[in-house]
Amino acid sequence: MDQHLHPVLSSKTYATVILPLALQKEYTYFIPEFLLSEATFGKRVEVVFGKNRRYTALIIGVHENAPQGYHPKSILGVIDPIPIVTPDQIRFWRWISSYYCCTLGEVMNAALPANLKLASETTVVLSPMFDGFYDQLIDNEYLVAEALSIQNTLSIGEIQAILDQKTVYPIIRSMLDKKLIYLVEDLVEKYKPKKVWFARLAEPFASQRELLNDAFELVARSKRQTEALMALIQLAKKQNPVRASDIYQKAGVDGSVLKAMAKKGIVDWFEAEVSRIAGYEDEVIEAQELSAEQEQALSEIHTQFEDKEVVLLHGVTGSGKTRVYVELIKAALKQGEQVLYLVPEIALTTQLIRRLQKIFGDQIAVYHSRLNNNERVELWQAVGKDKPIVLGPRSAIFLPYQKLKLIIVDEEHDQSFKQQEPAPRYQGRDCAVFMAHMVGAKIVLGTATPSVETFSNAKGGKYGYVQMNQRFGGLEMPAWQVIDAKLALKKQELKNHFTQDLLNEIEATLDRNEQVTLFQNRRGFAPSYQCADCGWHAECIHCDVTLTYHKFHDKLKCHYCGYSTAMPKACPACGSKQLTIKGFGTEKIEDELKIFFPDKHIGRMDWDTVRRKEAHSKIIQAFEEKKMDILVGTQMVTKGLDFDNVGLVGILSADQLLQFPDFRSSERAFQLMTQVGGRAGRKFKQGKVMIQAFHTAHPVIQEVISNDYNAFVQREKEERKAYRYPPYARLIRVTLKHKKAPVVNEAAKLYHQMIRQPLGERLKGPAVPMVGRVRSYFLLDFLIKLERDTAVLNRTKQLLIDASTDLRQKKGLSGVRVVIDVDPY
DNA sequence: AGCACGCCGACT
DNA sequence: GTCGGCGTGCTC
Repeated sequence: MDQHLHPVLSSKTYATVILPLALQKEYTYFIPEFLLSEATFGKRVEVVFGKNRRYTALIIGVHENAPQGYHPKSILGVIDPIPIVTPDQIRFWRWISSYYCCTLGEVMNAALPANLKLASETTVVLSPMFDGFYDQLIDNEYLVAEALSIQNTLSIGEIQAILDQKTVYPIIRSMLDKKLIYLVEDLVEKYKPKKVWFARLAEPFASQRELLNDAFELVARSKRQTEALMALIQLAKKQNPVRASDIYQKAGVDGSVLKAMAKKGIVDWFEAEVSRIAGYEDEVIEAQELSAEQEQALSEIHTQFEDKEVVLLHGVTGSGKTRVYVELIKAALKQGEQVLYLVPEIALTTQLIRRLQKIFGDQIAVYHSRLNNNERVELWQAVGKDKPIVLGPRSAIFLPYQKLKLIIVDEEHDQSFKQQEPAPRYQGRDCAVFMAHMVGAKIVLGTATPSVETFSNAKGGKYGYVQMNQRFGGLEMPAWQVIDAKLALKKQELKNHFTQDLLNEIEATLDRNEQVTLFQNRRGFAPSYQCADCGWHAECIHCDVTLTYHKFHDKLKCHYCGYSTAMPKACPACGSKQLTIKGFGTEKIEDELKIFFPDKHIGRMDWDTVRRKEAHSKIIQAFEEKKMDILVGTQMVTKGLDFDNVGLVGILSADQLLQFPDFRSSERAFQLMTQVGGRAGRKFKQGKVMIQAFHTAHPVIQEVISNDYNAFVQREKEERKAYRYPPYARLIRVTLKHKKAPVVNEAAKLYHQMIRQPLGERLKGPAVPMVGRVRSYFLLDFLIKLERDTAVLNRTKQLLIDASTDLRQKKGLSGVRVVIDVDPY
């Protein structure tokens, strides 16, 4: 007998997921039959992890291999109708996780916008059975019950705050037992689309304009409705439907008026979803013509792309690299491809953003550091749906590109491409190179001062190399001058922090009606608070650093942890009242300038003045509009500023830049000085740059003033080769952290024992880093220098990870944190 | 990350 | 004695 029965699925289906936590492993959940069709790769699912807690996990694999040794829990539900990540992204995450020695969960945390990662919150609710008899409760239970009777629900965190103690579970437990409360686990979708009220003319008035008079008849009795109708008709010319709020504003009415008109059938009044990532609305203009050199560079890049994935565009400051990028982007857009434009710090690139928006209009999306979480989700979705250009900082590398074919890394040398804290400690530029390779895209690294690594890759033939040696528009390179501060000191010509020569030049520049920019590297030389009698100085209570004096708040602050305290009136060590402010930062420079140039407008740009939203662009604007004569700033003035009228740039103490005990200090100094100098005299005339230094003979200073990148890089490479630093070696830094010094010491000894043998000469440390204690944690560093050999690299990483795991299993050391930083900066 | 279990000191 | 602190280990 023939049977026609349904085929029976013999095996069960499981999903491998990532949880948004720093977990070493991936986890497997059972997919119940009713979710089989929905639960697919790249979607978020709701799962229970641990006792009760619910998380959104991300499916990165679906299979039928029944797990051994445990019973998987079921997926509770599928959140997304369509995948939110692509297989390419997961491949990319895996690579980051293995290259930078971190967990997939940590990569996912960095990659996904916060509102796409949900975790349940346990909330406590007062039981309806509770009769209000408080007398059977002990103190803490009473407090909780009382709070609940006022607030209805409390989170665990709120209970901790109410009771002022960490462990609240025993109390919750006992209240549960007494049936006073019950628990609710809620997984809330945090992303909410934005909705706005709109209005438009209702039919038949909308399509039959001749009937409009009738509409006015209908509202004739109400002055406010008449005005609203007129406003609507006028606004609708520009944009239809019209935002209700625009009508309110224009006609001075509110929702009740529109509601009444809707009732009469004159308008449609409705709520609709709108995008938070507003498009660009100004007019779009054509970019200016390419110069001959730009044209040349552009065609060379295209040629190099034929057999190279990466091209280094090495163009002097002011050569107009951006103009070349614009052409590359246009070419990619013509092919219907996506472009990623990476910049070091988005907050400092307002000028660039404006310029690109003028050319590309709303084809460009900006992944702004100040986007809120809802905006981030919308941008994520827009990129997934083919937004052609994305401009953003290193984290923009994680967006879900569909057909990324071109990546531009602007200011390739900039240190802020490297994430320091927390994991993943990734180098955005290097990740972009890998990403380009993975998806078959081309990538341009642009800069006036290439990092030594990138330059040697280009010279070694791994990357293409294209140069631009002229400034755009026939501008001359600035004239450099070094001023010997030591000599000035001898001749008694050093006034506070200024040499007479520099002051004279500032004055002359201002007299010519030109502006001045002064660069002061604050780090390590910020003003501190000292006792003149015993030498005591104010230190942070959490970190081993000197506190910095901030005049604006009249307080002492820690630059590492943000700790801030009032200034003591007397020295805590000896009781002396002779307390003085020592050292100098940008604030001090600003003050001194005010004495020398009392009638000039002096502005300051550093992290303190730029912190507030829009503050940065306001300072830039004020300077552009020449409302300021002198601008004093930190590194920030090197970034993305194009001023037309800067006759003089002053670098106040070049020595500080060169004195860092760090193999990259020369490179950084060269880059900084060249970049700051590049801000001088950009239109119509040659600008001047003055470097004030005590050690004027330093080779880097000589290389900067002769604009000789090649000489610099040659000397630098030799040094790095001799001392085995990148690009001739690879570095991994391991930092151990613990709140108790003896515990880290002990841990470091053990760790050293575990890795010493296989690493041998390659291992240095343990050693106390420059700042030995940060945020109440004592630190110890190991530095590992590896030859450039992938097998050795991978073996070493595994060794370090295994040693970290072993270390944490030792009694008393489980609280030690081990941070592995691959390619540290 | 959170939550449970188990070990130890300071209070009823 | 026990309550509540913290270190340790596990979560599919």
